[in-house]
Amino acid sequence: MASDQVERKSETVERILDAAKDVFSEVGFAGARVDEIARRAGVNKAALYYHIGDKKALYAEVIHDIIGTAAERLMRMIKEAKTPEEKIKTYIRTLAATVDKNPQMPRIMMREIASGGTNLPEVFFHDLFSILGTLSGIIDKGKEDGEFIETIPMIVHFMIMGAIIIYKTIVPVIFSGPAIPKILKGINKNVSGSIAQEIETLILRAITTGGVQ
Amino acid sequence: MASDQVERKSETVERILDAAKDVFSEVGFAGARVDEIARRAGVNKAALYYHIGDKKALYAEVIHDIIGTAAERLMRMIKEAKTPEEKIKTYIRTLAATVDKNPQMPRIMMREIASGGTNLPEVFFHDLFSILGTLSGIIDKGKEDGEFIETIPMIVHFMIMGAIIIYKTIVPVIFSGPAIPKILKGINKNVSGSIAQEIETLILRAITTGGVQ
Amino acid sequence: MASDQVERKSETVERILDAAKDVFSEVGFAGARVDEIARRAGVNKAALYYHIGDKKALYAEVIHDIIGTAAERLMRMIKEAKTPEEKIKTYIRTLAATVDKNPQMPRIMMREIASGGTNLPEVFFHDLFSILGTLSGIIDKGKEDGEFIETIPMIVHFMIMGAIIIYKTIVPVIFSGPAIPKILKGINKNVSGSIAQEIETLILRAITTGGVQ
Amino acid sequence: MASDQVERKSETVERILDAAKDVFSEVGFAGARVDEIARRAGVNKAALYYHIGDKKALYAEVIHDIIGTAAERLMRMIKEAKTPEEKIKTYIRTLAATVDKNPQMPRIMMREIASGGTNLPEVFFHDLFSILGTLSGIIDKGKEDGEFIETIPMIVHFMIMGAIIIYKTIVPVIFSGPAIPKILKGINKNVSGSIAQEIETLILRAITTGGVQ
DNA sequence: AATGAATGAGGTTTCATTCAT
DNA sequence: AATGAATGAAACCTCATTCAT
Repeated sequence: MASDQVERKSETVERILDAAKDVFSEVGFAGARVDEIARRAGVNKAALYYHIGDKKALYAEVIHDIIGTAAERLMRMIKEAKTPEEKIKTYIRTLAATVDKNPQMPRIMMREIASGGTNLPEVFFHDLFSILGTLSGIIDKGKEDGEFIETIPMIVHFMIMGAIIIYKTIVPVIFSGPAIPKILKGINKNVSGSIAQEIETLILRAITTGGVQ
Repeated sequence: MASDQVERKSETVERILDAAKDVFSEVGFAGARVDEIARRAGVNKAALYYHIGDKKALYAEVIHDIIGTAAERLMRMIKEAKTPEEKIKTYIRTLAATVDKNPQMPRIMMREIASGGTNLPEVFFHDLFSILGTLSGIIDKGKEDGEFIETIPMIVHFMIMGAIIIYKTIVPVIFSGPAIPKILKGINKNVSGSIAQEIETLILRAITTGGVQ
Repeated sequence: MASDQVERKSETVERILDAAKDVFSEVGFAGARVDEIARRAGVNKAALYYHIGDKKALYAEVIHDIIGTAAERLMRMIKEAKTPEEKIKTYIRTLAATVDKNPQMPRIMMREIASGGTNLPEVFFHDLFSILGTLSGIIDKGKEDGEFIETIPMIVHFMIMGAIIIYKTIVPVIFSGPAIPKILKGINKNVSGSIAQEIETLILRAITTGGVQ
Repeated sequence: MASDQVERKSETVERILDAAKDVFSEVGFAGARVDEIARRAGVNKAALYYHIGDKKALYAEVIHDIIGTAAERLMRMIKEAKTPEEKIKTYIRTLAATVDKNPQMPRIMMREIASGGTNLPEVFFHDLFSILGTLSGIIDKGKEDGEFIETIPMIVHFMIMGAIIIYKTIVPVIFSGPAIPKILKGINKNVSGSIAQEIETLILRAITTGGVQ
């Protein structure tokens, strides 16, 4: 729809936020230099303060941009899927795709989690609980249908999120690291591709009934 | 025993390192203040420089302390286990226990990974590859025995590590956060306890052959 | 009448000057923010520069507005009074009335004097000397007539001005302050009223020769 | 007594406070530059923050130093005087002497009054009320004895304080100003000398009942 | 081995002013 | 005549590090 983006952000603000996303994801909040963000955005430092505010406000904006849209999108997509199995797959695929589209997201989130989420907005926790709730519902439904086993949804969620986020952040590190060993063969850098599929397989195997165990 | 520490660190150095571990894990390298570390260690800032050196040296020391012991121990434990399944279980249990014993470890590692691992010592990558290699070996062996399916060891590793690390760091945040929802019922704060067991179950279900899929 | 203003200032300029008077009197030149003045005037900052010029020019305009009219009016009124005693009374009453009509004046003047009068225009000194000269003349005349004692006119002037200015600025502070003590009974906030009369009485008693009053 | 100064300030702190007194009195709080204060004190800017704190804390310290001692001393001296007349004289003389000893005091106080006393510590108002109370008592006592007339102590206080403070700040301005007129003959720059005496004479004449003087 | 004090370099933020429209 | 946006210069403050004792 045309009214998708109600308030169009000015191009300058857009550039500032993009630069900020990059810098914050690279070095974290404390390590980020306002100078550097302004330089990359191609604006004067004062313009940054004029448009957005201080460093904290800028960070909040970045977090909001990255987390807000992602979680919302995730919820929407899950709702559209029909069967529990389909929902789980959608969940993993959407998360992976979101990360692919927002490459700064996993780093920022890892640091945020490490910091105890001090800077995470309420909305993040709200969304996290929504997702956990939804996931819980999916698994419960699957269990009723005799499809899924009894498990702790939070752990499942962290396995998925952890695998995606860590994979996404650690692979570039490994590839730029010292000696790249042979174990790393057959790795596709695109998470939403084969990796998401692999995670899907593993998670579904883990929670689906049938067979032994 | 206490006397198996070859090089006895002075009590002052010990206090400094402990404080540094705490502070670095809480706020990261860039966010850490030398003043604060000295204050928590109960020593004068100059003493800190006298004993250890500058901030970077202090951080290197902390990283070394935290990483060094962990990976080595992990390897040792895995070797002692007999069957592939036993090895996987040991792997998960030992990792969880290590995190429990070094609560600052996951936070520091998350941030390090997010930062591109610039400050991670060679040994970290060496250990990571060792673990991945070992894990790969375990899975290969299991596959030969018809016990495990074909999979990507790195993904399995990240699922395990991700679940443990994120769980360990995020649970305190959630519990101190705003509204604690009902989804979080039946959660035991001790990772090495029930959580490790749940992860064991899930991972083994995921990679073990038999049944459908 | 309104039409005796020779050069009609545009309403915008008027609003800017009014806002500037308020802000400068509240926080002084260095403490004033051009942003704040523009905001209070309800105009864009650039418009302020367009109409008046930079901060210094704005301040000069304010000073001119406040000082210019006051001293002139004071001189005019004194000349109309007949006897020395009458002149002194007129002097005090007019000064008090002027302050009442220009409540920002005493604050701005106090700060200017404290700053060494760097920003005070020539005309201020000219007027001050005129007033001191006139006062001196009044007292000399009164002395010749045997009515007044020999004294230092400047001190008399400062006693009058000091009492009025300090009273006018400090009373609002005291009344908005913490504990308002009983000493402040019977105080009328309007300087030109009872206070001016009390000062008249005291000053005339101080400089009048002989008997009672 | 030896215990007069319990806590001896370090020489560095002393130098910083002295420089701050000068700068703040010259250009006010908003106009003062921390750089300049540090430069004049001959210390590094960081040392200033190390020893005292931020600009506001520094200003508070200066105010405390200047106001705190003055009012206390004033009260002490008045108590020692015997007759009401003697007390009034002491009051004026002590105030003048204090200003002579703290040449930055009048400027700082003028600006503070002009600012509505926002930065003045509680103690200032407490002291002001004490003084007004004492003055009130003196005048009441004098009135009972038939010596003084009925009057408003606050006005008397402001006449005295105003004359001294304005005189002290304005005289240097005038002398450095453009044309020094003949009216300013016979002026002694030392307030505590002839000027205090002149004020004494005038004030006593103003409030004393009956005959000549 | 330990400390209070000092410092230079650099970080964040503010502010008067101007530009393009 | 008026405005939103942009900017350079400078202000305040912090921090890792070192020095003298």
